[in-house]
Amino acid sequence: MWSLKKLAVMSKDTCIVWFRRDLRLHDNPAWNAAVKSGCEIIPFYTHSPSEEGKWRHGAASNWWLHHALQDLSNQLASYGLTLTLRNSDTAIAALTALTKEVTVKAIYWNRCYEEQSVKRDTLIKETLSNDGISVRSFNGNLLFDPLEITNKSGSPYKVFTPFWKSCLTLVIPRPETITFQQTETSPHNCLESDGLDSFALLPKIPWDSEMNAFWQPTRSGGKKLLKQAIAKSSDYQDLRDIPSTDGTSRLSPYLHFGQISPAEFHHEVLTRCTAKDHAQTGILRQLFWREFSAHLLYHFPHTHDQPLRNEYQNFPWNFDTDLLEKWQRGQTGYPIVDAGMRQLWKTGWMHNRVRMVTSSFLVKHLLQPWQEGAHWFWDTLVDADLANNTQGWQWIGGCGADASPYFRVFNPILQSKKFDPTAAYIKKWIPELSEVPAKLIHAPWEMEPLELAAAGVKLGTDYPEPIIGHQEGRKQALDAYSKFKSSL
DNA sequence: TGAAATGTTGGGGCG
DNA sequence: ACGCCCCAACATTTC
Repeated sequence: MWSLKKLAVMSKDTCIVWFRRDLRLHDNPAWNAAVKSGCEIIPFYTHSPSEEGKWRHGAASNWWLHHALQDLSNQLASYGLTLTLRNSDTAIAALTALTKEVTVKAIYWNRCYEEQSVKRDTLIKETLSNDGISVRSFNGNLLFDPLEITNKSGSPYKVFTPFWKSCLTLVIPRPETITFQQTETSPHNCLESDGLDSFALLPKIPWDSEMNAFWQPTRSGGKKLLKQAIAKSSDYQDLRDIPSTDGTSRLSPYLHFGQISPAEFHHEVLTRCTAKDHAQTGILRQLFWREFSAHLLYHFPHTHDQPLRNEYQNFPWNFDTDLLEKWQRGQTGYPIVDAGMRQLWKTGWMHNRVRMVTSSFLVKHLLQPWQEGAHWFWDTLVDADLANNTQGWQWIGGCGADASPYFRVFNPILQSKKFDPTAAYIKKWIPELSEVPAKLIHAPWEMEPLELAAAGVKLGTDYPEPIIGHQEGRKQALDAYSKFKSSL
């Protein structure tokens, strides 16, 4: 047997496909190029969390990553391939070790665009190239490379609409999927691989039961949601802001980990949506927001924790761990805010509309730095994505590109009445208010004692009093803003 | 991808 | 029939 394998090794070159955030075999440019090269393929993944610094994946993302890797490994197995997994302090250590074990002709990967990844990959490219290995990287994670989209003066767009229009003048890539079968004698079977469990991505205490019920973190789960999104696309504009419905696609984690590619998403929506109206541009608009965020972070890499608008460096936040913690735990006394924060905690996800309401509440009413909110979302979201997270929080903080001015303060009561009129969302996540009539639930502190009693709620015991009044919070935020503005 | 305050208008009730 | 007031509905501006 050994001689047979050796013969195979000798008769064919070997290449590595380094999987990172492109955990799919469909529309994967790096994978396609490797297949086309005719080499034997070593599918490879290295787990190097310490290299990710302060933006290493949180527990919820890790939970997703575990299942995505398991699923990718299963898909590869059906092609006769084994996903080689390695724990390593750094990716470069893992890759140089691997290329010492096996004679490798080439390595393929899809680019990540965060500053840290770019730096890491540049170094790896240099090192491996010097070892005589052909290094080829591809764009599989965005529709366009960030350098492709510039305004007339050659600089990056800072406003969404012109950015989007500019994208639409270009050819949007079509997905390409290549099926493949590797011979059983390929060398990858001999490689040492750490078990997926050794990555320790799953929670030690089993808090993930709701996650398991809510998500199918696999390629087929993503495909199912994509199909559903297309089927319900004509209702998208009506339902996308109603958090009690399944009006959004919920594809963000699949896009983050690359189980669904943006090109596939785009192509499927464009070719399969029967209604050729605003419904499809509505969904695709979100995909271009993702694109816009990634491009912004690429061009302004410091914005992951510093405001894009420099003058906001000195904004007078009122950092207070007690307030922050109450927000994190869903104990603010504002049902719509608390429902969102609890949904996030239980499912690793929050509806987009509620993300805006909760984050506005933290930044405006509570005057907490947006970076604190960004960190909490990062730690708890399964779709945590540095670019999207950064862009979202800077937008709400009024300090980012295309940002809502600081004085746009969401009214959590109005938002609640407008987007959760039946209170179905609130009641799902705040069971202690389940008997409260929908009309009253948006501001329980305004309820009469008799109404509270009838609903079996004792305010301050069963459900908290509001940690700040709306008018008070709004005024505080606007005062801070005007004071800050006059100090510039 | 606000909200609240302020301004304008027009229809209907009513003296 | 007329003018006056009220106020809802909408538009504009201000924060």
